[in-house]
Amino acid sequence: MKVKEEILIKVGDREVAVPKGTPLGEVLSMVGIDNALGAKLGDRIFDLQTPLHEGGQLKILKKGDPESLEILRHSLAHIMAQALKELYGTEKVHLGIGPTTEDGFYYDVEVEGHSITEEDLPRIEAKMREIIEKNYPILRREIKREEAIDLFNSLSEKYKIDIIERIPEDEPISVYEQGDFVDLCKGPHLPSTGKAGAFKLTGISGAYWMGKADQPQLTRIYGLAFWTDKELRRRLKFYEEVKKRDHRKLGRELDFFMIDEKVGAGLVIWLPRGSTYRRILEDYWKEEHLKRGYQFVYTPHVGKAKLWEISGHLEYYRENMFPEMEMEGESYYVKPMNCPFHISIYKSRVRSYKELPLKLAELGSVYRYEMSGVLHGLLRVRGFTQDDAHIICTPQQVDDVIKETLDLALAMLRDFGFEEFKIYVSTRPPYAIGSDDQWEISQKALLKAVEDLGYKAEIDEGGGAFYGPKIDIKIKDALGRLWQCSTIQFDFNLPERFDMTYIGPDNKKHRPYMIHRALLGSIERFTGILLEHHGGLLPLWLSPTQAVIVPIADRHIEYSRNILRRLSEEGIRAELDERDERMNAKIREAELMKIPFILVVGDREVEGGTVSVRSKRDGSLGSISVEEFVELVKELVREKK
RNA sequence: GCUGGCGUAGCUCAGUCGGCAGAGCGCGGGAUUUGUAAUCCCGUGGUCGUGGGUUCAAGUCCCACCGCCAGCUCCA
Repeated sequence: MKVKEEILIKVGDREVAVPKGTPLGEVLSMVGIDNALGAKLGDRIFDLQTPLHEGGQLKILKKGDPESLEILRHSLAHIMAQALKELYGTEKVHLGIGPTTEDGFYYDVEVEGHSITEEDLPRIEAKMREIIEKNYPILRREIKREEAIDLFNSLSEKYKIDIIERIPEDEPISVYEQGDFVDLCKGPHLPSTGKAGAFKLTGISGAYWMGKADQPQLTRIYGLAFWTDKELRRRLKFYEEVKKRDHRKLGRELDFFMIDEKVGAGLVIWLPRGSTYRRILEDYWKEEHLKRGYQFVYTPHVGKAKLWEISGHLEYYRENMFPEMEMEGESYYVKPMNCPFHISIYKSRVRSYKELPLKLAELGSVYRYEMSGVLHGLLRVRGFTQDDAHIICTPQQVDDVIKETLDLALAMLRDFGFEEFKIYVSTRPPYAIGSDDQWEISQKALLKAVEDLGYKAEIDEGGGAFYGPKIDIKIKDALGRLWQCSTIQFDFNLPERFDMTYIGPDNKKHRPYMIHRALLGSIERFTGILLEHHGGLLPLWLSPTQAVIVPIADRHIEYSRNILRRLSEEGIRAELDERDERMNAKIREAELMKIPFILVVGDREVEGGTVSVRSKRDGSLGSISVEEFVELVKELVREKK
């Protein structure tokens, strides 16, 4: 008889040698651990029943450990599947996949003869609680491929058969059973259904089988899951906060923007107040770029087909472009990108190395066809303005150019109140154009810039575009969500396609490097993120109205007008509320509009030449002189607070 | 684009079984002159998303389209 191979398992500082294939639970009881739910070995989480085939250091997972949630959520997905089968009939419910998510789980299912709606969720939840109540043991079993196919055929689980067929021949096939429910699953799972924690089904949606549009669409049922009710409630509260800060709601409440279905889906109309904010943002953006040697250009919104042919957009980007327009026998396209125009500017004359790096910047409005289902407020639209620029430089300049650009991006994002960033560098994908040298030089420049600025780059190996590597900056907002804004991208493709050259010191033609970059991304998306980040209360320097003057009675209006004049002279955006309303109503409205300062003016103020200042952020600041207020505002604006 | 849900006054929303289209806010007029989040009175406001159909009768039932929402997929 063959002696079973042994593996060495480390738990804390203890070591045990066990036969290969010993279940985790047995190993743990050997070392006297009886309250674990599972353990992490390498990257994989094992439950107690899963046999270990490799040795290594175990990280014990107990109830309450963040990583043990994985086990809980997996099991809740099964419990939900069991509930569905009991409610709608085993043979009617076809299960897809049921993985865990960041804060819960989902299961993709097809229910014959019934389309599940939100209204069904309470029933499903109740059934799930019943299953938890019954505390079925959850049993793991490894079975042969043929047996698995027979089993799931008999259960009319067509999608499970599909999965089995994709499992490599040498991998074991495991199933988990609880009561009379059985599911194909790798695990990990709880020892029994009664161990499940707090959960709530939150919604449903459609999802394609295997994520492919040509496959049938299943119903995805989402749930949240945590060990305790408290954590679950905290998560629900977070979603409430997200809802409250929704930029679409804020955009309407603050009169920032609108989207009119008569105009078209995904086409944003900026209202006066939003436009004031945008003007300030754009002025700031231009100033920051001027300081760094950018030159501004304006380019058309449409271009001839030939241009898009040379750029390759018609070949590779057509499905994202608005359709062709014909005129005088020529066809034109609305621009989805600004690059070809900036390249035209570059190529308008012979360029010397002495004028490089050339930095051409434009707040360029582009139009892209997006599927109707993906449009979302300001975050996903069909017409938007990129804060775009193309930097054309020599290979020697690449390091400095990248560093300066990354620095500019971070400095601007900080001025808007973002503090935390994640920086991703994406490197050469398997299929790529450009020479090894080009990739080498540019990837190094990207990594060096990130490092020099004191950040650690997350490397997305092979994640670059075929035409060059890139840096993406993701910003963390006040709720901890990550958003991608800045992108700094090398392009080895367009300089070739457009045959861009410069004359070097050797009096010969050379191919320049081109960097495409957008730092805020698009004004629209950035504004959406900014509104949500600040919950609508924008930093003072960006507020369309910085102060509202509220006279208590008509006799204070004249004095109020003087104040308004004085503030306007200082460039402070102030308004005077002269309406025949009570002071309280005016204050309320200004508060709802999230105006940073309310200046109440009555007899006392007129007499003392002061204003009574009420700050949105800090509450009452008492009565101060008008000049003091001017200084306060100027100081805050200067500091971008 | 796909799946599911939704679309009623400028906004938020009610409208039962198919039987006269409603409220609050807003907006207009008037009264009121007030000390830190809604003064009172009167008035105004609708092709019930659009177009068809069923019916004596459609906001309500059916079909198509448009738009919105949650996702899938995709992305600045």
